[in-house]
Amino acid sequence: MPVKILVVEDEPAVREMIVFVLLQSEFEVMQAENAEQAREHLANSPPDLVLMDWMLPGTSGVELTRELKQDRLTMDIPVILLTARGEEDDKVRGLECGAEDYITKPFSPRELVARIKVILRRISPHTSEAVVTAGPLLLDPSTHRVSVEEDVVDLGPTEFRLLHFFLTHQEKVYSRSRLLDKVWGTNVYIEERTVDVHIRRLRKALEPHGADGMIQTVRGAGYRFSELATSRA
Amino acid sequence: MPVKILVVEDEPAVREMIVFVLLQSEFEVMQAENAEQAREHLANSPPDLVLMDWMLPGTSGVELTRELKQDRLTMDIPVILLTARGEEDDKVRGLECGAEDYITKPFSPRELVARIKVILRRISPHTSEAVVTAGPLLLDPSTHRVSVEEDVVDLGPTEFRLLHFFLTHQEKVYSRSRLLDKVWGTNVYIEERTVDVHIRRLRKALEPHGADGMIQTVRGAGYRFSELATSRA
DNA sequence: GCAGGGTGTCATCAAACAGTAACCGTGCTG
DNA sequence: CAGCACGGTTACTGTTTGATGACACCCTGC
Repeated sequence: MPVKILVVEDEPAVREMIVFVLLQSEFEVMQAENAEQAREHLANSPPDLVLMDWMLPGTSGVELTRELKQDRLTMDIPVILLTARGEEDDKVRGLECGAEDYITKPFSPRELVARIKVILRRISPHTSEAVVTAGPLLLDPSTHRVSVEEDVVDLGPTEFRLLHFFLTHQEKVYSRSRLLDKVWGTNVYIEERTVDVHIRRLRKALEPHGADGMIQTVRGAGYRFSELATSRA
Repeated sequence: MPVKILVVEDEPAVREMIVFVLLQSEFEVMQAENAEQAREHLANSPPDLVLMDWMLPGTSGVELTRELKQDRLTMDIPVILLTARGEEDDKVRGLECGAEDYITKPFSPRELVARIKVILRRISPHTSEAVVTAGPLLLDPSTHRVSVEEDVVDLGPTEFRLLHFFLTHQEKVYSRSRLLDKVWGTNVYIEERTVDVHIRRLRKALEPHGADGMIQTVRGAGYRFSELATSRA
């Protein structure tokens, strides 16, 4: 699922730079150059996060942020304030009005994206923190660890996400396509065969713990994760 | 089910290259060199996806895209915009007008096909997910599993589809040719005797669970699936 | 900037599967 | 009772699909 970000910034050059950076990082972007337009976007299709300039013609960014934080519908949308000044008490005032974070211009694209990701991670239960299990298998997102009865299983990031997906979607069959969508993310252009390879790697990693076999091949359909051992073994 | 793609591109060389690539990938292709022709195709035989050049003589690709997205009949057809320029705000404008994706020329055949597949994958409807049953028999499309009172029945893809068809069309008699149409798909020319073989395989798979016999032979007519046990057993 | 792990792709190998044909059995019909 | 029509059964073969190992690239962290 693509993350939607609303950029509220009146200076076209700055706005476009930001938009460029965000698109580069695969975010979906909406733009507004004043509070008016911002409200419209917020009403029509609420974003996952708002990048808000401190100074805006008319209603200022700080005011708008406060406004958002008072509305039940928008209060949960994180806001990052952008400001040209670097004074500390601005920061305090910024965060006081309810913004989640505060970035001083000029900032590097890296920093911007990094902060956005931190916020999103903190807010969204995207990678839900709940421990998930299946039989002897245990996956803990918060510690990013997988184990089978005390034995730690070593997985790469992709295998981890794949297994996490399977654990949270047991029994159901998923085609390679669907898995690419769900585990790799939409808008990723990858060969379907690559899924095979990662399934292979995951099975290999689980094998020494006797937990492979939970990942089942459904010929002509895709893969399925099941706590039940296969009958066809 | 062949996927139909409409290519709207005025430059013949580019268009032909694209068409070639698409045909290579087993797509069905329609061509238009301007908005006029494109509208015609869209009206006569709506494609599954449109590849649209950004710049077109007369009505531009962006305009045409916007037009499509406003028409109830065509709004669900995904559009991929092609452009020679690599400017990012083009991308934004492109996506803003409702296009599903945006590719900058020059692009590799791989990328083109990959993106098309991603889009199609996102759109494509899921096959019916409803669980169907008959007596002790249970078939779940989402898990792609068949069971008879907790016993898992192991079926190949074709037997699975055959059984699924029978379960959703119980009691009625279907001739071999009808079954070929319904289960194998139209426009497939296969010996009718092949149906016999698959009926056999299906019965064999159901036999150990005592569920064969639900598939009944109607001499001179075809086969029928019935929950009632045969009297001739 | 270099090393190493992690990923995506490819070529090859193996297994499952589907379609065909040939043969067998049964019951109907002349 | 012989012949025929129809379906059942099985063995064979080519095709399709998945598994696997190897490789090249790209980050990342040092």
